[in-house]
Amino acid sequence: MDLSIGEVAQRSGLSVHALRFYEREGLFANPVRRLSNGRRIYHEEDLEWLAICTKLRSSGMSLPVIRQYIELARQGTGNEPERLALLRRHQDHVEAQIRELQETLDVMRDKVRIYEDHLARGEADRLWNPSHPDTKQCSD
Amino acid sequence: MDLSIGEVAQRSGLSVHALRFYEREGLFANPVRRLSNGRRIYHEEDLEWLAICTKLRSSGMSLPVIRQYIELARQGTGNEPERLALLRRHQDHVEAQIRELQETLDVMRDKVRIYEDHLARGEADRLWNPSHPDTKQCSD
DNA sequence: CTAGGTCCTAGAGTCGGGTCTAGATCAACA
DNA sequence: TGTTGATCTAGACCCGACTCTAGGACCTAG
Repeated sequence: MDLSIGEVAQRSGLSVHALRFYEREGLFANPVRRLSNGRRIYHEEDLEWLAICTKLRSSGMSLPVIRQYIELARQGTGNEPERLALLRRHQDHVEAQIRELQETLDVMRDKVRIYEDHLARGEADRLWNPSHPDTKQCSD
Repeated sequence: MDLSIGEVAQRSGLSVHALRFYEREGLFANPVRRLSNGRRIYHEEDLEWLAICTKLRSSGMSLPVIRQYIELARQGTGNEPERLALLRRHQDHVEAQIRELQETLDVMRDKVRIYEDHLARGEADRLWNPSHPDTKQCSD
């Protein structure tokens, strides 16, 4: 049931380097144990945590904030309201990102549609061109 | 109708430094003109482009790709299919980001709900704690 | 016994996207 | 007239998050 750093790298999608780096940065929920020869050993639960951790990262939680979260968890009982607040803040943040991306997407769809229309009608040459100030940017 | 770099900075939300940097990087749709004394002058359409540009950036389009896009537009007629392809690729990318964030959000909502429940019941001390291997990580 | 593969540490390097500094110019106001 | 404030350039610096290197240890297979 013990996993080497290489196996964890493969299964988590993180590089061996990144795993060591995360450890230095205090991003592991439980301290990484070692074999007598100094090699790291991991377990399934480390993979579970890394999966969560990766989600937090890719949704924009910085390494310091992740560290703060696991430090709270490590301290044990008593700080649950802080952990909850931290999670809620990130949740808000993720929701805001989604709204912003959705907005961008609307703009993009408009642009794509305009291009498609004009190309379909062979009017491509009437699209916006920076060197023709009379064309409108809204169809660039 | 002419705008100084300071005004553009204020209205676009970008710093004057960033505006000069973007110019060096070739990210302006039309080349930035100068007053006889060397100062840059901008116009409303630059602000419009910057608004789009900022959306592209914040949705993850890299500066090189933005440059590629405006270079295509600058070349004028003939490459509309490429521009369209570039936009579509980014659109796909944005859609993927939204899906991923949505997934993260689902996980976060679960976690938040679990914390709320447990706190409400005063069972906070039974939540996952890395030093108690018998607690489950799914409620960390 | 040795060659290959995995692992270790400390620390340097990279990359994207800015941000800041130094030293100069210029316009407007008191 | 002289100070303030905005601007200019070239280039140095910063930050986050890795990524890689050098130099060494250890294990297993041939």
